[in-house]
Amino acid sequence: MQHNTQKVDELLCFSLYAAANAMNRVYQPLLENLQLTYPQYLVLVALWEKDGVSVSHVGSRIGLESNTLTPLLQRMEAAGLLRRSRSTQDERQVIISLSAKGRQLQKKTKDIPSCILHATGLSLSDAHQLRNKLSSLRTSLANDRDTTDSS
Amino acid sequence: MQHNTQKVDELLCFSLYAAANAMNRVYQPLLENLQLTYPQYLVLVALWEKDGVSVSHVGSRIGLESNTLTPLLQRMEAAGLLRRSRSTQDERQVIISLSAKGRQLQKKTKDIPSCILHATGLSLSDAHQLRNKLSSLRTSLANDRDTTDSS
DNA sequence: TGTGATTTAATCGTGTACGATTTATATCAA
DNA sequence: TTGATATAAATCGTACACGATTAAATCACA
Repeated sequence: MQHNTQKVDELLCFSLYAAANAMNRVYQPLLENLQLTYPQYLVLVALWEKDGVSVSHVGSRIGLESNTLTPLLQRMEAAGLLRRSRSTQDERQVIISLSAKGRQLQKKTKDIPSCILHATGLSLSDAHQLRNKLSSLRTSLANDRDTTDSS
Repeated sequence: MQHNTQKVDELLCFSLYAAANAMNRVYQPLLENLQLTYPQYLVLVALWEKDGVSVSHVGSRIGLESNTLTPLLQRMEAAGLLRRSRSTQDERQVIISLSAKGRQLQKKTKDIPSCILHATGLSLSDAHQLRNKLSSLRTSLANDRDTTDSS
């Protein structure tokens, strides 16, 4: 087993990129009858956990900014899943609130977690360990970007 | 620490999705002066390893199909990085060959691996372990999809 | 040897992602 | 109070991703 630096870049980025795309492809058929895309599902999961929050709050949860989230949330509003309204305290912010339809969708997703766990081929504790590693990787990568930027 | 199934889905998919996006954002400034996007860089890395292969061969390496690869490769051809030509043995296949420019680009990427490793905050051996886990995750997810499809 | 099934790319429409910029609102300092 | 700065979303243009479909070449096999 070679541990040269050259290959780490290539293989870590390949595997992360390919695994994320593969995960998307597993979710897609599970979300199809709910008329949801994978990022839209992530937004709903975040809102089921905490509702009535700003666009940037949703964004910090799933790692997206308004340039991606705004059109995504507009599509979800058009689908009747949520409402978007300016905050009265701070009119710069747009508050995202689940509709009854958006809230009810949670029930219909109850079988998804076990499907996904099965698809990963991981044990519950291995999945948790991997999640922790990926969370800390995300943090490191985001911090590196903050440190390196030319502001 | 709860190990309930409900949260695995949410947190594994969140962390994988967010980490992959974060990785993309770290690569982007490193590739900017080379006029490359992150997926284009992955294609080049695959070609540096093995050149003169079909579209689907490149696709199997990075986990994409022709619907995504064809326009991507067309842009890279327009940028003078590679050539696309029908195989004479099997005219269904399009063979991708690096140009001199595409080959020379490899030298200019030599510092990227160490930048990425630094950004991950991981040791070399931790990075390798994570790569192995993600590779096997990708395999499991892809196999699950093959098994589940309604053909 | 022909013909139906399979394989390989390409095409098309929709929905992300992202950097750069813009607009509106809020905050802070002199 | 006002002007300078900061913050929150939105907008815009480019480039992925993907399911579904199409077109052309090859294969299988009766």
